[in-house]
Amino acid sequence: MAEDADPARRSIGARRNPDSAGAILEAAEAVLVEAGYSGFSIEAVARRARAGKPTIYRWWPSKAALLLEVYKRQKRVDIPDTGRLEEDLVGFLQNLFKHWRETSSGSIFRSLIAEAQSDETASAALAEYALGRPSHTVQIVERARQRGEVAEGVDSAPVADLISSYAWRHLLTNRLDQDEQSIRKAVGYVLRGIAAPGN
Amino acid sequence: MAEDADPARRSIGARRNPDSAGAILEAAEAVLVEAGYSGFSIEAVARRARAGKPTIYRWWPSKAALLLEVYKRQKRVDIPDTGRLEEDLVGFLQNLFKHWRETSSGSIFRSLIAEAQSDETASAALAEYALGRPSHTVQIVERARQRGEVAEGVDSAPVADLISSYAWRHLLTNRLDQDEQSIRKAVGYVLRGIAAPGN
DNA sequence: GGACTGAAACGAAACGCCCCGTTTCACCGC
DNA sequence: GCGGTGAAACGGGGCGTTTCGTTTCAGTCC
Repeated sequence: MAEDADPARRSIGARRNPDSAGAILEAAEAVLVEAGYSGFSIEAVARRARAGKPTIYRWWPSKAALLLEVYKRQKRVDIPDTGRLEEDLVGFLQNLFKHWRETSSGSIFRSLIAEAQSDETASAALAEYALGRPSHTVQIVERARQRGEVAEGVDSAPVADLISSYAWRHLLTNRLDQDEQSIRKAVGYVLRGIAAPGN
Repeated sequence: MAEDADPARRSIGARRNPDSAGAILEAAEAVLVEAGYSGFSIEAVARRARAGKPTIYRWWPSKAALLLEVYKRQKRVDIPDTGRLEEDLVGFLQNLFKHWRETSSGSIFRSLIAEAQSDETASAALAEYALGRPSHTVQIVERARQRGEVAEGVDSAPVADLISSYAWRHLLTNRLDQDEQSIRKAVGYVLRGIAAPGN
């Protein structure tokens, strides 16, 4: 009863058809993958899920809310732990790019960014995502700090900001096929700026 | 006749009413500023310009093409020249953020990025913009290289990529009000990674 | 435990509104 | 007249809502 506390979805009454919500989310993802963001419409999702539009609107207040929940259902990318900051960051970006290329996450995230430019809900969610709880990159840097790899006084936030900005832009400009050398070069420039004297 | 070689615009016949195209572009910009990307429609532009839709479609093949030309009409931001790389980069980002905040360029560019997620034309234009001829950032770095501020073997492209990725993401997540300290911190981390031994 | 009942969620269809991109048409200036 | 023009309307589609008749479940009474 106190379970399932997603604030985006309405919580009135118990769901009679528990499959419905799941089928809608799966249909939404399928439509997004097959038809792209331009083909992503509530009507298309309803058709595909063999559901009525009112059923969708009963639980998600808007197209953006549905898109957001589809995004949240995506599996997170792995954070490598090699014991060296450079390898962790390069590996993370490689994992992320591969994940975005090979699953639907990439197009879903792109869609979310696009939707955020015209929908306030999506914009707020995206900002919260970008600023919210420690990102993967912050975790990686903080772990390196504990190992003593990071110079005194270095702030993790701007570092994480730089790295994930790099990832966003490559996603948005179709450059997820970047080879390891390019990634390593960019990461390296940031890294040398924050390395502890010893390293 | 050989003038006005914008490939996006049709070149059939001479324009009878030169005011028309200008009025449409101005209306497009005004709509974009006042109603945002979500309110940007060909019909809205036509209404505002007191023009017919066919007139717009006669000169621009699609909504994206119109948006693109509005973007291209924007005044470019100034590139500072202080003689020090750090000041140039920090100043450039400050100028850029201010320019994006205080003119319509910011929302226009955001709209272009959003449009690129559903329109192939806009996507190609954006990729060309991101990868195309030397960006402002590359120019700044190259100038610093000639002054000997940049270490041997440092590639300008990834540096420029990092800096402008940072700018894009701050635009997309409504963080153009960043204070100088934050910008300086992020730029500094990259800079220390590329500085010549002497600096 | 089994049948009845009423509330709630359901799919389908249609609504009014808006936008897209196109076509038609009368107009007006060269 | 000819070519660009604005106005209007087209078919196609999506949005978010409403209506309608049906299904499904929870609670109740025996």
